[in-house]
Formats: sequence, structure tokens, C-alpha cells
Amino acid sequence: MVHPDLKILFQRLEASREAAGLTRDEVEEKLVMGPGWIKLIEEGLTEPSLGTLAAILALYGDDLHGFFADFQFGETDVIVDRHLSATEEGADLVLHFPMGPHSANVTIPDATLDEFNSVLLVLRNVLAVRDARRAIVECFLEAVRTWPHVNPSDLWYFLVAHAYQDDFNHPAESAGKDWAQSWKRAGGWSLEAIFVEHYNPQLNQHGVRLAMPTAPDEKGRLLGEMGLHGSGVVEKSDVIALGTDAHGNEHPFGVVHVKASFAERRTDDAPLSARLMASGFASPLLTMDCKAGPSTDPFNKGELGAVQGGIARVSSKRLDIERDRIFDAAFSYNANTEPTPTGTSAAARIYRCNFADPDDSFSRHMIRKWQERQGN
Amino acid sequence: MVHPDLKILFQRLEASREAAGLTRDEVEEKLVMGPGWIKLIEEGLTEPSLGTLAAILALYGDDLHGFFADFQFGETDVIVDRHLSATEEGADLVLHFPMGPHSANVTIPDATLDEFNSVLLVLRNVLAVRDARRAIVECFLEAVRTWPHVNPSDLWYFLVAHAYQDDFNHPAESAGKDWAQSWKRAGGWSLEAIFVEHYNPQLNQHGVRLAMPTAPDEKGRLLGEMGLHGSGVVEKSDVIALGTDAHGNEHPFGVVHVKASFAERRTDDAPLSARLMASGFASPLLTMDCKAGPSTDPFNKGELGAVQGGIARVSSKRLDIERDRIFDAAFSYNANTEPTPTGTSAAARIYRCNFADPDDSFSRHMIRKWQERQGN
DNA sequence: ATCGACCGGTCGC
DNA sequence: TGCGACCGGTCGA
Repeated sequence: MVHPDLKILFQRLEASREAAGLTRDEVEEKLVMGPGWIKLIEEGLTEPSLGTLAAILALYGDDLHGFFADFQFGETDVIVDRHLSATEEGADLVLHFPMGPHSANVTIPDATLDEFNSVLLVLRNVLAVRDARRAIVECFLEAVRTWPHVNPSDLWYFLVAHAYQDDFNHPAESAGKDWAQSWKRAGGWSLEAIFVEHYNPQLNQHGVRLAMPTAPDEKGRLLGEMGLHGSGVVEKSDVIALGTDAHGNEHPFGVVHVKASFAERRTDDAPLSARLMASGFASPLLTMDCKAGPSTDPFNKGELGAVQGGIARVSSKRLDIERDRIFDAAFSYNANTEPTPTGTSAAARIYRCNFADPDDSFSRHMIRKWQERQGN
Repeated sequence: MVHPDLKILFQRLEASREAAGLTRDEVEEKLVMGPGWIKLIEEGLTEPSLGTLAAILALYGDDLHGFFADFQFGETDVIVDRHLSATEEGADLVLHFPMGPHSANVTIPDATLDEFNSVLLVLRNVLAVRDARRAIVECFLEAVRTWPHVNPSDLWYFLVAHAYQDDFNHPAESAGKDWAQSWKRAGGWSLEAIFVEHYNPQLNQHGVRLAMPTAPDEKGRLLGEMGLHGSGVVEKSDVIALGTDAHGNEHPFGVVHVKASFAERRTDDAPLSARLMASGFASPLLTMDCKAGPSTDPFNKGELGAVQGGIARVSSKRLDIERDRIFDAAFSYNANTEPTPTGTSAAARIYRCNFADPDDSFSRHMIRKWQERQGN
């Protein structure tokens, strides 16, 4: 990611060091660095900060003035370092972002740079005037509207997540934030709001509504109506499902659990979910099932893994649902998640959804759950 | 954190921009940046990367050569940017590291820069030739040996954690890693090894041993001997406690749960812990109880919070232990954790320990648990 | 010096 | 491109 002209310039540092009569080891010791850093910098494989560059030059009896004395950029465009950038390749868009030690490239099929810039503009514009949640919700919904053919989980995990982690997409007043940590907080919360916004117009036609009560009293009241009290209940409840009965009265009939990814956190919601299901309430999981190994060419394969009955061993995350039924159903918005095959028996099923049409297996699940509840 | 001479240089960018006839808004729009960045850079409050600086200069018809043409550093030392640095203030050492948007300063009482450099040298030297776990274990144990009077949790959370997250303390061959994420993995695992190394010499004198079995079969065998089978048992078991009986045979008699901090992850181990205690096995928690709010002057107050019976509300983490007994005892190595007051009744007690002497409440707890088990 | 849950790169197995 | 658990800055309530 070092500009090619700067790379050539950094390669001159080797001669400067030798002229100063210093070995790489000696420089690293003087600067209190681990082994190999001077070689890496001299090879132009990493871009030192101005402070680090100046400290190295000072050891060699040089300074920034001397170092850049006869330097000029050539033909390659000089661009601002971004956490996320994109290029067009034929009819496709390729996203570029750092993924651990790799420079990752992810192809978004049939997409243009103009569309990319429009989607990111939503993020930047809303971040400039509103809160992070609003910005993430609007940017993601714009992305799935712009590219309905693309895996929503890829748009979430590769595009919105990394755009959010780009310093320069935020107003400078929030400079210095740890955007990776901020994403975990703001992204996770935004995802709940995304599902609420996406499904409510459809659900409302059937007397069902998803709510994220903000007042803690309101949330506690609704959970209390479902017989849920005690510690950990309010905090673990993401989204409350509400249904309107024949008399026009609204009643809570379940909790929707939302997770961007699983890791070991999958069982966090299990105790609450078990209590809900034991009382006949709805308790589904919505997940982006995001997970890719670090790679220059990452594949968002998710964590639910191979289906039961196949050759590969079944992941414990899949068993949690299909065998142990810790949720009454799971809906993945990752096109790479294998749904529970139709015709097989399972204690609870994994479905695959997207954002093309809110009349889908999730909304039908919730409407059915409410109708079943009224039948009781 | 911008060098004062560079700060003055960056302040010249305002005149260059005005000479080019551009407003800040126009530059931000051309560079696709959120609002305020150009002002922040022009005020010298943030150090742009060489690529970003070059891109800005290119807009103004200038380049790096011209920008540094008459620049010289003055009297302030030019130093490499480090994630963690330290200065002496009287008899104390002050650590400096970024904490979100803050530049944090933490005082280590009665400590010198020489001691700091010696402790960090252990980390760098071991990282250069061995794995991260070994390096963290040896660095932390060197730190508590060097400064036995200092809060161990502070040394863990403010010193070792941030030293580990400094790129230049690692060999360059691992450049590009996300050290914050790496710390979570390697630090958490190292903490288990630290407790094993610290306590085993003392425990061995009483026929007790802590083990971290590496072969999955071995771990599963030991857990099986305690009647524990099924999914999630092997993965959730950190450290196994073993006791030698009168016939010289070794038997597992508990699992030691280790957590650097709590967050919402505190209940992860609860189901396994409940099964252990129901069978009369030991199931204590060891924790650094690390937590500080973001601040220029962070205080590692932990998460266990106020004691029961006090004026302040009791944290749910404290209730988990003192009321709900999700572990048979908890041992915090944060000097700021309030232990369960002696004389009060609690379903399980919170103790405060340090690394000064392994003959402490934790080792005595384990020895007593093994003796009780043999009495059965 | 509030409290609580959000999540993903890492790395041993 | 296997699987699984590690943890802490963030930020609304």
C-alpha cells in the first residue's frame, strides 16, 4: 500500500544507513525496535510515520528536508490512505481493505464505482449530522437497495463495516476513536434497527410489530407481561415482538435475538430464549453469520458450517439450533449459510433470507407465531 | 502527540490552501473526507500519513519536496512513535498510551525508566524468538517481581497489554497484525499460564497441581473423570486442578476459570461451573477484573463494583458470585476490587490477591477443596 | 472514576 | 476457505 514513488525513496535509506556506518541491528537497538523493522522500511514494504522516519534520519545525520530534497511524484496518482477503497474490474467492483496482515480484495459483482460512492456518501452525510446508528442503518439499507443481487452479509461485513472503520468517513471531531471497537458497539445495535425497519411495513399488515423500547421501564413492562423478570432479562432482550389482537390491544409475544456473528457468544441468549419458548413465546435468531478467515481473498463462509448428514462434521453452532433448539428458528442473511435442507427433521430450522422482499420466511414465521398465540 | 516542530510546519498548510484558492470544505469534498479534517490537520492536532499529506499538497500545487524544503527540527528530541512510552516523574514512572481519543497517563509509583526498559526487554526478546504466550507470561512475571508493591491488574492492563500492542515490540515479520485483537487471544491464554506458573510451586507442596492439558484427549479424559461430557465442556475448561491421593494417584478435582475482564461474558462459564459444584468439585474464578473508563487519567476500578450493603447499587457481576454463587469463589488481582467484607454472609466470596506470595487465599482455597474431596 | 452488552482478528488445536 | 474461545473501547440509557 506504499506509493511506488515513496517505496523507491525509502529504498535509499539503506545507503544512508551504510554511509552512517550503522548495521540494521544497531539501528533497531538504538530505536528499541524488534528485529527486522529497518529491513522492512528499507525495502519500502511499510510506510513509517513522519516521527519514525525523522528519528531514523536523525540517526543517519539527515533530516526530512534532506530526505525529500529531490523527490517528486511521478505519474501514479497520489491518494489519501483509506481503510476502505474500491476499483472497477470489468462490470464488477472490487473492495480493498486491510484484513490483519493481508491487503484483502473482495469482488462485488455487477457494481460500479459510482454506486459505491453513492452508498458511502449516505454514511458520511449521516455521520456528519446524526448518530452512528442512523448512519449505519441508512447506509446498509441503501446498499441492499442498490445491489439486491449481492449477499447482504458481504455488504455488511466487507463494505459497511470497513467504511465505518475509515477515519475519514467520520467527522474530524470524533478523531482518535477506536473505530474497530466502535463498530462492534454501533454496528451490533444498528443491525437490530435494520431488521425492525426492514420488516415492520410487512409485519404491520398482519398486526405484528417489532419494537426496540428505549425507556428501560417500557422494556421491562413488556417482558414482565411475558412473565419474564429478574436480572439479565432486560439487558439480553434485543427486539420485542408485539401483536395486536382482535380487540385492538397489543401484546408482546416474543423476543427477536440479533447477532452479527457468533464466536463463543452464541449461548449468551440461550437461557432467556429457553424461558421464552417454554412459555410458548417466539424466540428466533436473526444473524448475518459473518466470518471469514484472514486472507487476501477472504470468503465470508459464516460459522454455521456444513449441514447435518454431510461428510464434514457439523459445527456446534448448527447443533445448538437444529438439535438443541436454543432458538425456535434461525434466519441467516449470509448467502453462504447452508439452510436446514427441506425434508430433513430438525428441532429448529436454519433459514436463509435476504433483503429483497420482507415477505419472507422470517416475517411468515413471526406472523404464524402470533396467530398460534391468539389461537391459544 | 505531533512533534512541536512538525505541528508548526502543518500550520503552514492553511496559507498554502488559501493561496490555492480553496476552502476547507472544498478540499474535504475533493478528498472525500468527513467535515473538519482539514482544520484538524491545519491546526497540527493530528499527523497525516505521508500519502494523505502528499494528496493534500498535490491539490495545492505543492509536493513533499517543497513542503519540507526549509524544515529543520529544533531542540525537542525526535522519537519513534510508540504505542506505549514512559517518563519519570520524581520517584514515579508515568506510562503514556492512547486510550480511545485520549492520550492516557498512568502513574506507577516508585518505579524507574530503567526498570521499565528491563521489563519491556523481556517482552521484546522473547517475542523475537518464542511465541506470544511465553513472552507475555515472562514479561508479566518480571513486572510483578520488579514492582511487587504495584497493583497487578494495572501492570497487566496498562503496561503489558499496551506494550504488546506496540508494533515495534514485535519482530517485523509479524507486521500488520491487529495487535489489539491478538492481545485478546494471546493475553487471555497467557493469563491462564501465569496463574499455573505462579501457584504450582506452592500447590505442589500440598499434593495439588494446576494443569493446562494440550492434547484434547487428555483434557477430555480428565473432565470425563469428573463426570463431565458433552459439547462445550472441553472448550470452556481453562485450567484443570489435580490432586494426588494417599496412594500417589492423581485425580482431577475441579476447573479454574480465568478471565482478564468480565463485560457480558461473565456467564459464559456458569453452566459448566454449576455442574462442577453440583458434583462437589472446585470451580473458582481468577480475574484481573480490568476495567477503566476512557480518560486522560484512567482508573482501573474493575467491574465488581461496590460491596453489598453499601449505599451504591450492587453490580450484577457481584451478585452473580455473592448471591447466585456461579463460582465457588472469586479471586481478583485488582487492588481496587472490594473483597466481600469479612463477617458478612455470602453464597460465595470475592477475595483480593496479588503476586507477592503464592501462599494466599487462592492456594489455600484449592488445598482445602482437595482435602475436603479426599475426606469424602 | 455509572453500568451494561455489542463483536471479530487471532492462533492453538 | 477447519473450528473454537479469547477480550475491551464504545456509547445509549
